[in-house]
Amino acid sequence: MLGANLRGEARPNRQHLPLRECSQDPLQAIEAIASLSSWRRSEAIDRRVDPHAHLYRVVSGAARACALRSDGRRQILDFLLPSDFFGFAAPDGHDVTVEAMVEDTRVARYPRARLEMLADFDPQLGRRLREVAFKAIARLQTRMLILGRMTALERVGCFLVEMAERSACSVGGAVVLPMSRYDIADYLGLSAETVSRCMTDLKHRGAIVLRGTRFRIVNRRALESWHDPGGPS
Amino acid sequence: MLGANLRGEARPNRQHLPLRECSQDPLQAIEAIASLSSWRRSEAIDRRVDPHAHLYRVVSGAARACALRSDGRRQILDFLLPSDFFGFAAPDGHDVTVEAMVEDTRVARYPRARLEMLADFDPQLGRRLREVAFKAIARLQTRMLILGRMTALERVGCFLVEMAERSACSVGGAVVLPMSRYDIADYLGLSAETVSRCMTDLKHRGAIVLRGTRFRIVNRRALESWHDPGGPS
DNA sequence: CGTAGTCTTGAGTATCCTCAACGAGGGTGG
DNA sequence: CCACCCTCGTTGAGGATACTCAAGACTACG
Repeated sequence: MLGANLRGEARPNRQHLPLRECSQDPLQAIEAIASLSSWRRSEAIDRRVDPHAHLYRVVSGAARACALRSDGRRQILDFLLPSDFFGFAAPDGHDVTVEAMVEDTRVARYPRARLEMLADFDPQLGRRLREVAFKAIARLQTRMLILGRMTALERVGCFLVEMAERSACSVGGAVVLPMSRYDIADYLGLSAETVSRCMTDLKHRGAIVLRGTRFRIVNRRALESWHDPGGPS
Repeated sequence: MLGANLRGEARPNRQHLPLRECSQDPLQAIEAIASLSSWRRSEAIDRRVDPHAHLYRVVSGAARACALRSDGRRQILDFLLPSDFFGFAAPDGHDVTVEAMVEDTRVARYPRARLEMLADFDPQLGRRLREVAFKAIARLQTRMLILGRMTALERVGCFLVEMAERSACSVGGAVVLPMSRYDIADYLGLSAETVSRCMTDLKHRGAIVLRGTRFRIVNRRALESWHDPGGPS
């Protein structure tokens, strides 16, 4: 299970292009079999998400995909924002729980079997589903670079850049983080205290402006290569 | 880009089931458009793999998918063994290089465009390609758990279990590691020295037998939960 | 038999974690 | 309206894990 961000892909405006159906995104065909549901903050969406039964998509709000271990350690596999898909697959031998992070998070549920049937008759839809999965793979690989070979400061910097890009509110640039420091910590493989320290550190360096749950990127180069003020070599 | 292991999936034996084509794995249809190539140890396969041009599959030998950074840090995204696919996607903003790890590693190359065309006319093939991608996602998520929230000893233990399962030589159980300690280190997000220390540690604990590049798992429970000799709680 | 690359082991250190205390909101109830 | 509680965020001190640097041992190969 894992999110695939679709923001930024060309999606024709339905109102202005009603004439030719083939110009629409084939993915819209799946809305016919969608069932919508709404969830409260901290609520588990469909308990343990079964990757064989449904594919999911966030409509509004935000969610986190968590893998919990018996000793209490938690890894957040992905943060899910509006238009992100999830429920493709689950790591072998581990349950994944998806929890809403904000009140009234709305989620669309697509039955797997019917989805595959639709794809059987619409090759374009089949292609789009593969594209979504491939994008998910690319994102996961980026995460692997972060978790494997980055310092705490770099991880937090990358995270802020990622959130700024995924949050559509590009104008002006004040981004709201819908998740707690603990969530960020479990996303980046750090402790919450370290996340907090890195945030204030980046603030003191003049890379970001931070006030509570809101932040704004001031100096993006300082975020991505903190150790070299002159920029990446 | 990333490997998806297909071992363990039901694949009918062609020699004994020649009658009904529908009983064969639809994936075999792609062999018609495959081009084979052979690579020497440490050679880069197709230089920088372009995920738009081809999909790849390891036929024999072994390879590593590396993401290199300008400051020298390296992350191995995946080890690729026979029957593994790779080249689905590449992490945003990073080049991925796939290098053969053993002499005469043979790789099949499938042109993307023709692959998608085949899938357009064979929905079963389209499904199978999605399945392969989903399996890749599941594997990547497992890796994320390892990189994010495991100690060095746990990482090495998980790695050995993974390699033992992926290497088909199940009988007796002596498994050959085709990669160096440095490769393992960059796969697990550790230093080569730490990998070495954990290996000898596991040997001293009686979890494995280790001689050079060969190892055998003696006590699997000790590998997966090293801190509790009585087994997982 | 020598060389080059890999593997192992040791010593010292840096990064990050743990434990702990304190402060800032936000909701609830008196 | 204010006190209270609870969660979350920040900051500090100390400690553990894993890294770096360095040297020596083993293996493969010429």
